Amino acid sequence: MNNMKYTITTPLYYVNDKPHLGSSYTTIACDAIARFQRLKGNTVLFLTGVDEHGQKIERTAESKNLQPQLHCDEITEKYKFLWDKLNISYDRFVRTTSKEHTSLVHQFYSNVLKSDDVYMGRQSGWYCVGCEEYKDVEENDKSPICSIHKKALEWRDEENLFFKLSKYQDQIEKLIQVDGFISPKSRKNEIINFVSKGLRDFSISRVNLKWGISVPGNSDHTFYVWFDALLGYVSGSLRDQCSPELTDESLCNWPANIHVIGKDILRFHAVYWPAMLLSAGMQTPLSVFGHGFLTREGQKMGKSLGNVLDPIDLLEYGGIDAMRWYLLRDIEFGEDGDFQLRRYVDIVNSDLSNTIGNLLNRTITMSKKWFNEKIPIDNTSLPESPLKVQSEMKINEYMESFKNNNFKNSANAIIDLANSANLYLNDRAPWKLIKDVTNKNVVAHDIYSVLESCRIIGILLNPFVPNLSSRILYQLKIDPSVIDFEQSLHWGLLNPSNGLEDPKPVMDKIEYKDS
RNA sequence: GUCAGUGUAGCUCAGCCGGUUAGAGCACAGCAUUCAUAACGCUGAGGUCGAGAGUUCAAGUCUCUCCACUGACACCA
Repeated sequence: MNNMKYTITTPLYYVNDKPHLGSSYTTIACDAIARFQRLKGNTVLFLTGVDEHGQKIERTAESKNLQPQLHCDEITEKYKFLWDKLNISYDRFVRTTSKEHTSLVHQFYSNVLKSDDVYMGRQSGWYCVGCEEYKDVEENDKSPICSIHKKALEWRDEENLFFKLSKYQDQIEKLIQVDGFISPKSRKNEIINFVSKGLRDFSISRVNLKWGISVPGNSDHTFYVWFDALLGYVSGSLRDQCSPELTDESLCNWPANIHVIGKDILRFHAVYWPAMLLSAGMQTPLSVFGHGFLTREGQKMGKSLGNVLDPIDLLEYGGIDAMRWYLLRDIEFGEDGDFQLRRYVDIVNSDLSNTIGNLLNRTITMSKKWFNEKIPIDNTSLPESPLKVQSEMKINEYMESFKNNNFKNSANAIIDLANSANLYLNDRAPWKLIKDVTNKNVVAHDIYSVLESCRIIGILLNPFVPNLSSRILYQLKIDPSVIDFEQSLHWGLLNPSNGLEDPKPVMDKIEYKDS
C-alpha cells in the first residue's frame, strides 16, 4: 500500500508578468502536499511550469521591444528564482515553448483527430479587444459595449478549428459527480450546474496569432491557449521528457493525482481538460482542487489600486517560514483569504516563536543543564506520559486533515501538541522537582517526553515550513533528510545518546512595522 | 437580471436535527514568573450573533423581506 506514485501539478503560470502572491500561494500549497506525500513514502512527481504562448504575451513582448521568446525566458527565470527562494521542491519545470512540448501537442492532436473530434467551423460574435474574448450580447443590441472596458465591441467572424466537447456530455457529467473529483464542494456544485446546461464545442485554434504552436495540416492556424497549455501537464510528467511519446510506457506518471489551480480556471480543468483526454484515449486526472484568491487588507490586489504585494517583499519582511506558515495555517484552502500584515506578524510570532520555538528552547536548556548536556534516559517505570497519547491523537488529526488538503486543521493539530507540551511543563514544574535529587528520574521522564514531542512537532512541521523543521531537528541532532512518517512518528524514537545542540532560538520574531 | 454562498467579539473562525449566563485561538489588560525568545501559565475585559418582521413556551440556529459582500451564468493563464 505504500510507495505509490503521486503526481501533483501547479498551474502552468502565464508569463505575461512576474509572479505574484497568488501564484506563490498555489505553489506553496502544492509544495506542502508534495512534501507530505513524500513523507508518506510515495514516489512524488511534483510538476510546475509556465504557459508561454498567446496574444497577450506576444503583445507584451512587443511593447518591451523583445522577441517573445526572450521575454518568456526573462519571466521564466523570475519564476524559477522565486520558487527557489520559497524552497519549492518541484521535480520538473515545464515550458510550453520547448520542442518536446510542441511534439507532444502534435501527437495528442493527431489522436484527437483520429477520434474524429475536430472540425472546421466559424467563430463569430462580438469581440472585446481589451478582454480578448467574445462576449455574450443581448440579441437586439446592435452596438454592444464591453461592461468591463466600456468600449464598443467589434464584430468578428473567423475560421477556427473546433473540438467536439458536446460529444462528451455524458462522460463529463459522470466524472464530475465522482466524489472527490472536484474540490471544494461549493465549486463542484457550480461546475455541475454549468455542465447540466449542456456543453458546447469550443474552438482550439486561432488564425491571427503567430506566437503559438502551429496546427499540423492548417499552417495558418495556431493552437488556442488551452489546447496547448493543459498539455503541459502531460509533457511534463512523461517518463522520458527528451523524446516525448504518448505510450503507456512513457505515461507512467499519468494521470495526475491532483491538479491544484485557482478557482478562476476550474472549469477548464474539470470539464474541458478531461474531455480532451478522453478524446485522445487517455486517463483523466483523479482530482482537481480550485483554491480561493487572496485579498490584501480587505481589498482586491491590483495594479490599478497599486496595492499588489510582491512575494519577494513579503519574503524579506518575515522570511520563508513565516510566509509559508501564514498562508497555509491561517487561510482556509479553497476559500478566499485576506492577507493582513498585523495578523501575519501575530500569528507567526505566536505559533512559531512563542509556542513552538520557546518550547524547544526551554526544554533543551533544562535537559542540558540537569542531564549532563544530554537527553535524559527515561528508565523509570512511570505510567506513560500523557503527551504520548496526546501526540498520537494529534498525529491522527494532522493526517486526516492533510488528506483533505485542510492545511489549517493540520497546522492546528501541531500547535495543539505544542500547547499541551508547554502546559505539561508548567504543570510538572521540573525546575522545582529537580531541587530534590530523588526526583531525578521523574524529571528525566518528563523532559524526555517533552523533547520527544518536539521531535514529532519538528517532523510534522516539515511540509509546512521545511526550513524551520530542519532547524528544530538539527537541535535534536536528527538528520532531517531521512525522516519518514511511517518510520519516524512512533513515540520513543528520540535517542538519548545523540545528545543535543546548544539551544538557539529557531525562530526569530518578526517586528511589526506599518508599511 | 437569474441562481448559489457568506454576514457571530478588534482579527481568523466554531456553533450539529432550535433549549440553561453565545465559544476557541490570536490581539489587548492585570497577576504571576524563570526552565525559556518580555516567552510559558493564570485571570479578565470585549458580541443587541448584518437589519426588520414572523413561527414557537423558547431562535445565532426555522420562515419571509431587505441590506452588504463573494461566486457561477462558456472560450479570462
